[in-house]
Amino acid sequence: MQNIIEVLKEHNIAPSMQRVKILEYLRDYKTHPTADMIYQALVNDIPTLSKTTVYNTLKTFTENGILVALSLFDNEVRYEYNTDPHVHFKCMKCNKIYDLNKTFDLYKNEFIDGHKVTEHYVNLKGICKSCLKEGK
Amino acid sequence: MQNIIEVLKEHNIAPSMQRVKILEYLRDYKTHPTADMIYQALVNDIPTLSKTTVYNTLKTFTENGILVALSLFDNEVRYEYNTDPHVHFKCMKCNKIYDLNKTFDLYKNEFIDGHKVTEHYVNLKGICKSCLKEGK
DNA sequence: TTCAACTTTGTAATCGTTACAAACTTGAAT
DNA sequence: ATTCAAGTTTGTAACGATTACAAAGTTGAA
Ligand SMILES: [Mn+2]
Ligand SMILES: [Mn+2]
Ligand SMILES: [Zn+2]
Ligand SMILES: [Zn+2]
Repeated sequence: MQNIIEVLKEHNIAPSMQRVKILEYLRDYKTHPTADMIYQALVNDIPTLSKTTVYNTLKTFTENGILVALSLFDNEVRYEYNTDPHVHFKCMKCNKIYDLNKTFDLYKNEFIDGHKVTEHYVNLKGICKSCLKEGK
Repeated sequence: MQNIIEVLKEHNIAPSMQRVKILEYLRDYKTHPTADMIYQALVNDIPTLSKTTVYNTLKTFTENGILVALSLFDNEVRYEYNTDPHVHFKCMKCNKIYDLNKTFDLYKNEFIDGHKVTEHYVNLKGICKSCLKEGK
């Protein structure tokens, strides 16, 4: 488990309380939250927290490569700590996004029909394990 | 080339002028346009056209399975006529979305890690053929 | 202790989209 | 042909997510 303050210092980002809490949240809850989910999760802890701060902070972290912003499904931006490419699965019932242990190097840096491919995403949708159980 | 009016009648949708023009556009220009792109393309032809009509019409067509709404990249909704699953490629320079002649039946209706998969998307990004040529 | 640089905050603006109600169009019944 | 109800289009307002902006607060080096 990485030391959040060290991570920030390595990127020359001042480890303010808000920044540390936001990055800790992303590190500890690997749930691909939206900006609003992060705000809701932290505002009890930091009652003065502003949603603008969450957006500013996520932007800073993303620009510095600490986080990745993903637009995989349904026109929403999700953030995650880990940057290794992997397959995503979104449950249509509970809206959670899961990482799947599937890798793919499918098409990476290839030319297809003359187009140069530099990024590739495999996105799956369905009903997740725990919703299947509940639904009986 | 299908008769647009027939298509609408088969789905019990009154073939109003606006609806016919919008569907004709999607049939003839397979460019995965956004609602706004469709509006911009048609407003010269139909000066009274309202953006609300474009949205209403796209919703009707999508609900009736005539069109598919795709949220593949960058938080934008794109519409297309053809519904056979296929791979998409978005050019980061010109923002066009291309269909690729790659099929995949990867994971379809399988269970992965206990999750039931019902939809799957393969989305690629890069620089398209014609932008590569220009960039030369 | 001071002060400039940086960070956070609240408010307003923006963009894509939806809600809503008024105006218009259509076609079947008279 | 006229009427009228149902369906369609339109313009405006509302909405939610995000960004712009400027004021207020914080920090750390001189
Ligand atoms: Mn992930
Ligand atoms: Mn397509
Ligand atoms: Zn679920
Ligand atoms: Zn291009």
